Amino acid sequence: MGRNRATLADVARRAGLSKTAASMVLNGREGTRLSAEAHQRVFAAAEELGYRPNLAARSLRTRKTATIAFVSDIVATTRFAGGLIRGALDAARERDHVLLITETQGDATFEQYAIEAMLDRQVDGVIYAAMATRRLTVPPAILGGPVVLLNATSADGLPCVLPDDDRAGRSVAAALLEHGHRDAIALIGRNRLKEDDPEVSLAARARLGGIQQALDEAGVSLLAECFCTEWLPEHGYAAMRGLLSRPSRPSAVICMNDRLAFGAYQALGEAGLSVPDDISVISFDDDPIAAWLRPSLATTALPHEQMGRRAVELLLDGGPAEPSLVAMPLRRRRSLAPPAG
Amino acid sequence: MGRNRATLADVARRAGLSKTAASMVLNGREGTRLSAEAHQRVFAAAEELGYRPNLAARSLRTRKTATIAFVSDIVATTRFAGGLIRGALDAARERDHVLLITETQGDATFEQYAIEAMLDRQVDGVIYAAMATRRLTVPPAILGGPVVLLNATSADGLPCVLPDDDRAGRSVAAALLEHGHRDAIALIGRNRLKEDDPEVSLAARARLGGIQQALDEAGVSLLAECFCTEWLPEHGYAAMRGLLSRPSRPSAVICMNDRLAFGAYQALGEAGLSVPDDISVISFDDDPIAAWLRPSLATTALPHEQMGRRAVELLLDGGPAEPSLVAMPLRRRRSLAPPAG
DNA sequence: ATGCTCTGCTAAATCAGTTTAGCGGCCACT
DNA sequence: AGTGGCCGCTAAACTGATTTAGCAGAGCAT
Repeated sequence: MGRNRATLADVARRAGLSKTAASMVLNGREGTRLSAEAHQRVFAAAEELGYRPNLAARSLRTRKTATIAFVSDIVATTRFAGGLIRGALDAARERDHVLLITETQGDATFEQYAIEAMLDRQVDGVIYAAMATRRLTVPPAILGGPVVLLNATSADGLPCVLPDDDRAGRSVAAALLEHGHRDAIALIGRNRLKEDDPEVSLAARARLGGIQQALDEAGVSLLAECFCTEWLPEHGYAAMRGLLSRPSRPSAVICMNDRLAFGAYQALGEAGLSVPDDISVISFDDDPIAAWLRPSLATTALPHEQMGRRAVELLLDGGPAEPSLVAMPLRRRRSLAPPAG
Repeated sequence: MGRNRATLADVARRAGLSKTAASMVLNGREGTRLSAEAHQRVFAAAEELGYRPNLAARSLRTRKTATIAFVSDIVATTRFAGGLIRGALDAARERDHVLLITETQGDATFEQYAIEAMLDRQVDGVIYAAMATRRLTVPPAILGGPVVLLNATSADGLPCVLPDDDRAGRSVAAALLEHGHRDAIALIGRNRLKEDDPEVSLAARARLGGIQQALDEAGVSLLAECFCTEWLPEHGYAAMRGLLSRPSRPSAVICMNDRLAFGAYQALGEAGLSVPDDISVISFDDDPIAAWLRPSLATTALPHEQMGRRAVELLLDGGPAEPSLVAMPLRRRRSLAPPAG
């Protein structure tokens, strides 16, 4: 890989100058007294030789590698990770940096390995990402340098990037209110564990809080709340069946994520009910599936790309110490309509 | 990041030996005549100081970085990428390597940038991955070192890893035949562009070929074939509606991927038909959605993890020159049943 | 003539490893 | 006695960059 590359010494020789001069010129150092002609010669030589600096050599001296570690529990390989990585990749490229990606799979041994591998390679900083928005404990080994938490917080008060789930909750509720739903709104996806343990989830509590606040302000209370052990389609399906077996049918349902909503759609389809004519549905995440459903599912998008981007910006450019909340845009789609009758 | 790390010189000093000796011992060099006691002292010193070699320094001399570039067109950030990256990550870790990930987004400028960034960092090899299984042209710049194509082939005869779509096609057809379907099998997802242009897709042609071969051998021919401009749910939906409007209804449908099948399910649901009682459905990819559908969708899994793993193995350990085909396991699920009547 | 500053540039040290060449001591053999 | 080889180890070169310290020459003032 990359044999026969021209070195700085080659450039200097061709320009008839010293390595020092060549280095100064190519790095655009101010305050040097090298002549305009020397600059010309160095640039020309570098150009002709197709010179590119050896970053290993440079970083040996400067202790900068222009490399960022992206360490995640498991996020890197799930569908949710794509946007995070893409955003981070874009922002990194704009700053001439590159991403070294590892995954711990929640395994302490792997985590240890991943972190050592990163430190051995002298990364300039670490982005520590979690699949589920949650609070976590950062391994002390990485605290020696800049760290940004992505989709996570910690007790250490480290800079972090989170989706604004609270506001998303409010906008989801507001969207239903706008359509005239008031007294027959049900909620699918309550979950004590997710709501109460920040190490499991921060999203559940924030979404719920946002929803309730918006409803309270409108003087509305929920018709029903379904608890789900997980937020998977089968649980949404079961919850919706439960709702439909009750005497009073909801006019609208909020699902805590799109997978629950998918399951809810399945139950509605089987029951011969129509979305949105019989029941409106709205949800969270904007999983690709939301746009594929018939009718397409209104939801609030997890702004993964933005979040990834923000994490890199925070890491390299610095920023305010408080948690960086990224807005979750509401995707208005066909699953919303005014209540029947 | 990583300040105050002990250096080899520190270890040597503490062991009362030279850097040379320390280096030899820690690298387990054979044929050195250092005493057992010297070994002990070096190991002890390294242990006590928590010594970890500076890889930048090492690679400056050895021109090995224990780093692999993972360059993809766009794969790294899609749901399909997860497995590829995870498999690669696992195999890399087992070999004490790490992955530098970049994405070209199909943009020549980005690709140029990505490749230079990799070469500047002296990666030991490049995995060049494509989102869609296809033939592509490898940028000459990376041909200076080891390259493995992942989910792609090229005209250069480079080592490559591909899913075995042909065999998957045969096993899909075989599964339907096993269930007794013969004269009423329809196919959704024919697409001339994908089938004829290897730079667009290799999968379409291979899957189709496998299906037809298996059917031919059984003396069966397709009841109908639906062409789709894309392989998205809406196209599967439209195709299935088309099929249902024909005089003779198929007893089984093969979809060229799970997203088409998802659309087909939607059309069947609306038509009040049941899977698998009225129509069996089988497909390709094993998208997560396949298991979430009701009834769960039989499909052949794209072995992403295996493929990613294989790519790293090929790159670091070498292997046969011919394309490395990875089996696509059949997932038997509830969408299959014998034809009605 | 001497000292001083400024200009334009370079030698050499440095980063932290690996690798080559070889040193001094001891033994055995001729 | 001379010398060749082995043993156990080390000095120094080397990788390719950055950075510090400083040199030679010109111009100017004293």
